[in-house]
Amino acid sequence: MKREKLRSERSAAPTLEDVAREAGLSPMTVSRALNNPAIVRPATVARVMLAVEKTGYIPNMLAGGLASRRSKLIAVVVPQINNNMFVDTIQAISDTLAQRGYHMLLCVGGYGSDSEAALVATLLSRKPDGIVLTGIHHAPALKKRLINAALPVVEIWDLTPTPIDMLVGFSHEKAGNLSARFLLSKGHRRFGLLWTSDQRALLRKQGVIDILQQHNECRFVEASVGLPATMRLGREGMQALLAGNPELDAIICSSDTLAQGAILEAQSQGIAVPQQLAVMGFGDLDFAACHLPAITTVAIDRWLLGQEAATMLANKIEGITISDPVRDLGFWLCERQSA
Amino acid sequence: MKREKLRSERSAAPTLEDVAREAGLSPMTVSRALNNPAIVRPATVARVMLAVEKTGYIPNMLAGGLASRRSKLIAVVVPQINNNMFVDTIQAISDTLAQRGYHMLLCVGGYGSDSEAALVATLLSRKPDGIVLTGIHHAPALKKRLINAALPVVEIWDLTPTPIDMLVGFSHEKAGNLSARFLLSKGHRRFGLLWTSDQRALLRKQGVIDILQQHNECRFVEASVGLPATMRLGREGMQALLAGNPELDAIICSSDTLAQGAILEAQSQGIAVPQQLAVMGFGDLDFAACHLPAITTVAIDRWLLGQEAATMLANKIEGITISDPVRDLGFWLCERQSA
DNA sequence: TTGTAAGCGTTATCAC
DNA sequence: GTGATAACGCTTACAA
Repeated sequence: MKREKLRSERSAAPTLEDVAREAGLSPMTVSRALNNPAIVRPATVARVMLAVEKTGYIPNMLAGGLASRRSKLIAVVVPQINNNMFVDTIQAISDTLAQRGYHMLLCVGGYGSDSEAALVATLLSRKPDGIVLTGIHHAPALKKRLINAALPVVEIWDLTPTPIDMLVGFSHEKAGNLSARFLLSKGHRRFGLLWTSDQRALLRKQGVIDILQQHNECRFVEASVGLPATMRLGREGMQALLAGNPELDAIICSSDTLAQGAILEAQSQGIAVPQQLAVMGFGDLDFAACHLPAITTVAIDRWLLGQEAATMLANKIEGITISDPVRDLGFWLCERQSA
Repeated sequence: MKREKLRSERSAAPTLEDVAREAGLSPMTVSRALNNPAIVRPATVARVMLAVEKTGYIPNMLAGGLASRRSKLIAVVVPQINNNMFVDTIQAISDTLAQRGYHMLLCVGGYGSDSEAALVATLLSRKPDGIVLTGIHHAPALKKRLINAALPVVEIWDLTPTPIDMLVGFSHEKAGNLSARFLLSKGHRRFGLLWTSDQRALLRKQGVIDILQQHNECRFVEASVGLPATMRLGREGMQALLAGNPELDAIICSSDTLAQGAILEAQSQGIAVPQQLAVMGFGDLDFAACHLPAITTVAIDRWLLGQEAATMLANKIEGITISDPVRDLGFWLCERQSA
């Protein structure tokens, strides 16, 4: 009686109880029919569906999540989204998650690990069923909190034998090694490194430098640009590199975006790529293959990365055994025209 | 007694009650100290903070949202995110929302309005405090549902005098008009339209065509490419256009990405841009200004769009008066080198 | 197969 | 300024 009064007073989002009344069943049966129809008599399910239709019922997952301790929510933390590198991965996560009945809470956290910790704390208050973190460097307090909460975690875009929980990524150092070896094998010896300063990019740079330093006749200079890496920054950085170092014969960039800018800057200065100067990128972004000259780069499967991350998470949440909690997706060289 | 047993049995996410016990206060006082410290004695607030620290308490917003009917959650529906056009807007929304204490539930819905309706239905079950929808064309059932739920809605990236609730965007037709007028004023008469097929792009195309058809001496041909628009598609589409139509003197593209592809294809065929062929894009994506030649395009403030959308939504939710529920952000021509 | 009772962790509301 | 009580809308656990 009292409840019915309340219901009509509010503008009425119908509840399970309304549906139950409409169907002449108990709320619990309606709940079952909706969440686990297999254990309800088909005729009853049909009656429920009819009542749902009639009332325009939409479940309240705040209530459902509170009661069941399963929110069907996955938190995703990335440093940036206006960065072609991450976007495909995010979309893959979103797609895969949607297929499995989860929603994605997306947080753009920047590159600071302090801010990340604060951010994740607010995210945890949503009681997500799992969380995706970019990179493997996180504030110790954050790690502890996650482990404490026994929350399924996937770290992405990086590699370590000791993830918080699960991981899917690749070795940035080795990707850097590959780029350096490739250019060395092509006979280049005077390198310019055009680089942004995010953690993973710096790992790749280290990978490059490690190889270059093994060659005595080999020299390199660096130019660093800010975040996010844009084509403009690529041009500017290239300008800086070329200004003081006319002897350069190869440029390695931390991303294809920078490489594109570098190539354009070279062209605008009348320097032929790759004849006079080789330029190499990273990421195999969609424009790399059809640029002029096509950009030689190192590719990774960004989409698969997101798909795997989401799948691992959903599996773990649902108690499906995960064959290997650390997935190394690797990378491969795309030799094209620019180097 | 019974409760305390339960608490220790589980792996213990501490609750308000645990904090209250620690602080020697009632849960209600702790809740107040956390959500509205102004009405609690400062000394009490301090005690609460200490207890929060000690217990490692993280609020449960599922419970909070259920009780208060405010989820502090905003649902955002976009057709794509691996599309440079939307990404800045999404990041702006995310940033602005975060500053105001909201989280973003991001859903990638594709371009179908049926799937959008289904998707929004699942989103509504999260009881978001507001929702951002891309475009103004939505399934009637969806519109009804939203109006029924009395949910604050912002439609973005489009313009109409009759939004569901609020809107921030610009007129695609008029943007199309502008492009066409500009190229006509430059003396071009033989146009190629290189276009994707999403709704908003088609509006811009119509805007172009409307102007072109007012000129008797003016002719145009079209090439359409799929979604998402990539540089590769730009090159392919351009190839198709050039193949059958050597007389073209200007190409208008539905986006800068396509324009970039078009320019490259022209260059690779030895056609000088803009001397032999003018190419114009749309969006003023970050590479447009520093491309070679720099791409002439129509710019809109994608970041502001997101910021405004988020701000309007947060204001409406918090009862702050909104001066104008329909914000036309306009657009402007960026005359550069390619046309 | 269906129903009943008791929470889930918070906040609104009304006392004190 | 602080506390007790009753929701919020759903699901778990158990009974029928």
